[in-house]
Amino acid sequence: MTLQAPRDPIAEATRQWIGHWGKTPAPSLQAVTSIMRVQQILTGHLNRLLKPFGLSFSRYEALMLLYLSRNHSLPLSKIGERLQVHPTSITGLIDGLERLGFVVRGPHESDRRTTLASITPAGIEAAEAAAEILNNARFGVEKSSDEDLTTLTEILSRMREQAGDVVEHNVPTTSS
Amino acid sequence: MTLQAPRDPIAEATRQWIGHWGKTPAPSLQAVTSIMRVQQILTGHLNRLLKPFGLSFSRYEALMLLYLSRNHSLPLSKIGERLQVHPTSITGLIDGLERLGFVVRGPHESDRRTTLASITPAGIEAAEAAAEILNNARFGVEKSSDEDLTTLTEILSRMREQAGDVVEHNVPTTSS
DNA sequence: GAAGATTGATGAATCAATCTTT
DNA sequence: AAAGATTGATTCATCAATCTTC
Repeated sequence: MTLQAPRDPIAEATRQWIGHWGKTPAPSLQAVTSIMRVQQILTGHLNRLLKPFGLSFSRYEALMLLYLSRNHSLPLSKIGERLQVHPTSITGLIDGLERLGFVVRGPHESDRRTTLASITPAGIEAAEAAAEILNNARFGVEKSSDEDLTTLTEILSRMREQAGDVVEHNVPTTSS
Repeated sequence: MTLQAPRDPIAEATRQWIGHWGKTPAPSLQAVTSIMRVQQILTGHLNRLLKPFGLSFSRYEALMLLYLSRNHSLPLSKIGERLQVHPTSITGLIDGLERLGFVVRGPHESDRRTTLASITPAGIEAAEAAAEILNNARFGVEKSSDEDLTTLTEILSRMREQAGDVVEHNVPTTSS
């Protein structure tokens, strides 16, 4: 039985790597390619769910940040800090949200360098509707057990920490 | 003690979500945002490692596929299938590798629709050097334990499977 | 008609360089 | 000089539409 019609790309890559270099980095290779692939699948899924609103997952994250913020508005720099993306990306993200009428730009009271992004009534509506959709879909991982999800988060937190990302411990979960 | 200078974006998002909607989807929210963030960190890290060669991780994957293939050449469609990306992306990827002199396009023997990508001597050199770099860096996750990496791969495999991705079981690892 | 590849569009991420304000 | 934001360039992903070949 050498024939196996549909191939698992990750298994195949591992097999070939081992065939050439021995088994040296196989666990890391598999883990990394798995992360890349799952992220790709998840992003596609979430973007499909959000498409009716004109949102992507990135836009959703930015919009949600504004929705949950004290005055329904934040400096762009703050958004970049929280989303951990470059200032350039924030400019583009807010441009898109502004085009949709979900956000407006405004001046900061005291510091004329900073611009404030504020969520509009239409933005609030979209944020709530989109949140409900994603909530009901359990963010695209509804078929995974809570145990798997928790374990996953723990391992990935350790990775983030080791990469220099700021990580809090004892983060609230459903079970605590 | 309400002050905590550096914030963990994922913990913060979880906290705010719970504050507004109760604890409903917290495990999935955390898992998904963690995957997104780690993928982002990893991609940045790997791209930095590969930059001296003119490669990105995507280009590296395509180049590696050619390097490991029987005749050092593959139809573009085959590459897309193995990398699980759209034909358009393959066109762009091969364009970039061709510009670097690592790959050349050629005709297929029997089917004039398909174009063949073949790795060049320079491409082979780059592939081997890049593979050694990534190998030594354990693909950017050198600080994670093999146990964490294996568990991670298992959970992500289940996710891929549930998402309809082809998944083989009993994939070779260091310990089997 | 379907398969293989390309082109043109959009979205999102990065970097380097620039501009204003502090 | 440093902080905040923007513009322009590049890379990678997607989709829709097109073109050639099967």
